[in-house]
Amino acid sequence: MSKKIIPPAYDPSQVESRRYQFWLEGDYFRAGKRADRPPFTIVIPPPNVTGSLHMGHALDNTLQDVLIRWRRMQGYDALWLPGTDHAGIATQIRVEEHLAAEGLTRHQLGREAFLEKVWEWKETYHRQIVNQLQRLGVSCDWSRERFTLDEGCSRAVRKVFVDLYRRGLIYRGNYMINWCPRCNTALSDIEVEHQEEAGTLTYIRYPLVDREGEIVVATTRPETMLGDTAVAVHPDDERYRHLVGAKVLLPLMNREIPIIADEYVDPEFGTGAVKITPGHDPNDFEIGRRHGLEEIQVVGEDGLMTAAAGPYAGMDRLECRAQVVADLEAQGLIQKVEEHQHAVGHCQRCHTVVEPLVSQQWFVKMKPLAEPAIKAVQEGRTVFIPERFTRIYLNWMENIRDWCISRQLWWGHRIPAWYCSCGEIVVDYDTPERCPRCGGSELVQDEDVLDTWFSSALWPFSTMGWPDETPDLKRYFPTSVLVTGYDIIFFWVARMIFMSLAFMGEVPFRHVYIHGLVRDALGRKMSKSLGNGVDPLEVIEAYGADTLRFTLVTGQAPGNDQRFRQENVEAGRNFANKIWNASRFVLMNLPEGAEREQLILDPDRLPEHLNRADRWILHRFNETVAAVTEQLEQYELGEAARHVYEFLWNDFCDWYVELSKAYLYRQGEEPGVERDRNRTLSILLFVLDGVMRLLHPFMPFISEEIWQHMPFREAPLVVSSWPEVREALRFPKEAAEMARVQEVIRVLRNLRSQVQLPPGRRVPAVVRPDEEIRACLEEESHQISRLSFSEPLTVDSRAEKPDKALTGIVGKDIEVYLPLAGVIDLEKEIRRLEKELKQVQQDLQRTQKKLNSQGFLSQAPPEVVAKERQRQEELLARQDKLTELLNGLR
RNA sequence: GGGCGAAUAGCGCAGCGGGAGCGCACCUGCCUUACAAGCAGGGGGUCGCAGGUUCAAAUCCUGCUUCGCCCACCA
Repeated sequence: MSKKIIPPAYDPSQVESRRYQFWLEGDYFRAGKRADRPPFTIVIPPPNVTGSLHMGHALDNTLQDVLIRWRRMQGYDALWLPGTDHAGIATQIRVEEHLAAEGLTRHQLGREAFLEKVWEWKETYHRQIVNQLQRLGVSCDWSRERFTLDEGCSRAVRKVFVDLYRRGLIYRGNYMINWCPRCNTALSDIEVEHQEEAGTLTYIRYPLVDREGEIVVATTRPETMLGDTAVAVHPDDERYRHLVGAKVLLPLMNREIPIIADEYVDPEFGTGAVKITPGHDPNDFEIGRRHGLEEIQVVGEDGLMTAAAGPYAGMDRLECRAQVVADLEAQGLIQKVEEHQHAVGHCQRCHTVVEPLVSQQWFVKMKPLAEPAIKAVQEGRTVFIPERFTRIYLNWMENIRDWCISRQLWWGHRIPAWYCSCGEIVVDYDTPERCPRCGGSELVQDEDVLDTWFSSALWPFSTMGWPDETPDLKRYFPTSVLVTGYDIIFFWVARMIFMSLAFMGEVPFRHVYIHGLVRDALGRKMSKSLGNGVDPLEVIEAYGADTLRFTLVTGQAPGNDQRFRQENVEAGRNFANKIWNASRFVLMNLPEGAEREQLILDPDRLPEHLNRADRWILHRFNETVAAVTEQLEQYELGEAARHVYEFLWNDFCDWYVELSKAYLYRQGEEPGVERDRNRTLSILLFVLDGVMRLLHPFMPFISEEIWQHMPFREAPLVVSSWPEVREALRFPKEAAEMARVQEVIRVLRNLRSQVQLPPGRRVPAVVRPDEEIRACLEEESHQISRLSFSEPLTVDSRAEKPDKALTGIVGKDIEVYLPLAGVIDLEKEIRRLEKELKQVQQDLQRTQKKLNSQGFLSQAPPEVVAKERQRQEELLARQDKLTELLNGLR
């Protein structure tokens, strides 16, 4: 391969689709091929088929792909099970909006025709989502793909519903629920978003019946007074005790309602008397049930006032509020109106203000399900990462309330309950033929569907074939890790845990890896209304999927939000290009034909003639393997990626590749040149090979592409092995020595730049090392010379300092001189050395203070004390040298 | 009302008990035959404030300030 074939700028568009096709054709993502290996399983958080994927999905799926590719390379039987979610309300809203554009409603179409439309929608977006995921490079096992509304998942849903019903954990009844008048459906508690809003507290006079006086109540929602059926006071409240049992005349409605006593009332708030509207307030509802009060529904499901609101019937909720206040005012029944901050519930999907009302719905009884789910996490059977989310989960579970699961929608799992005219309710897996009580065949199925999260809750096992006892279920359940955002811990994570425990007797996953949100460059949430969303596909088209992945992973710390910034993407792009060019360098220098075989390096049988730089890079590589593997195990994916980045760019490119040129480009006049060349190439290849493996989970396309150009590869990179830490690659002595060589080079470069010598200009230099390090520097003198453009370079322990020279000190035992009689500004040189001396003396002071402290000497670990002593020694040496130099100059 | 997170270089972030790091931006010099999407060098930080624990604190504890988030049935 020559330079002509591989262009110097990496072009992902030439690589990515071809490489993904290659993986698919090789069937490398399919799990189950290695029955002898332990399984490692991830089940995808199924994206909603409402639309296209956003940056949060890109992050979520990148993280999963990193983990699954890494484990696959480690030899696990890795299964990443993909799928999508029907997303009940969200999808139905989108399709209804779509219909509205054509002037149609779902009711005009009818249930069946509407559902056909939604299925078409689903097909379209499903295709789009799969395409987007594949563009991102995800290594899902597509042969196992599922959908929450497919046949198998539906069977699981019915099974769970019926079994919970039979265990008494699902019930139907009239209770206070959250109603969205816009979506026309009941919602669960967590689908209601509370927002603090500036409202008012209106004080209304309720005249007493049969006696003089009044009782004043305060409310944030005056319109609900039309449905009041009592006024409540605290039983111990002296002000009102004598009124308990009396009646007031409800203004506007002229209905007599009782004054009752209930512990719930806070005497400190407002007037200490509360109007009770059991039909439209959760607390009032409870009080009403305790006292047997009538529940009057004055706000209808459409958000308009009902007939029960008398003269206000048909008015909008908010209009009615204003009218009621005006009418009360006219009658002199408003005592005052205060400003008041309070939380108002909004529909999660459409942000309409939610109306609490009493309605007949299906519920899951939560306490018995929550208990084992609490215990499982407390016992660490499922572990949250980061750990702090454990408390958030537990706190929610411990205070959980029953879950309203019926939705007045069409898109979803129809509730498996049938009603007979005789009043019997049949709950069963399959459509019943006849009523078991009266034998009638006129059974009508419940019109409603289930909360979309009900099916999501079963996802880890429904996707594996449950309720059948499939081989997949046996092998891959429970899964290894769930990767998801903190925003759906309650909606999804918690529910999977209790459903799995209830039906599988086991937690659904060992680890939950929680990540944060991807925000815009200014830290705002990406949203459609703000129009600040960045489309992952656009980034992929402009920069490549590897770049996007790398940007997202390195920007990420567990559980924390990140900002998505253009500059970071460019940094990722630059890195991809760097990788590409480093690889080009190595591959361009390879010999053709049989000679290549000689370049294979067996890490367990290293050649004896490796030089210092070779051993150093092997040592650094080995350290990097250890660090990256460790970080991945800790779910520190960002740190792991950064380690690969640093090793590849700083150690490999900036140093080893540069050092290697001494052997690659040398002319063949000396003996041993060929041997040097081949040894260097074998190391370059070995490290490149290893670093592509480390890189692959993060940047799968470019690494696989380069891999395919490597002369001897075991298999496609996607299914090759993860590098192991090897004792044979440890060379601490050479690594430390090499660090000294690098320091010398840096100091020389630094001195040159002080006087603005162009980097390529060759000038003489002298290195004067102490005896212990002399041999090393002599051996590396040709490299020091090359990399610092010092010519000639003298390494001599007894060298005299030239008269006029720039001087540098490396550690405690090396001095370097740049004799530059013509360019030296003596004053400047003195100032520079004085500044350095000052710094050394400051450091020395601190070190000596520590070493003079009895506490430090006796309490600190010996190695820390030793290190401090060493530091002191070095600083003292440097101080002496600097003083001496300065004296010479002055 | 409870809880959580963040506060570190101009900007974005990592580090979370033993001498402050990364990327971008900035300054200087370089087209040195892998890469100018690059190379070499450099400047820049009392690690939000105040206490405490410790021989030793950016790192642990307490309080406070500012920003953000989550939960909550005081009308």
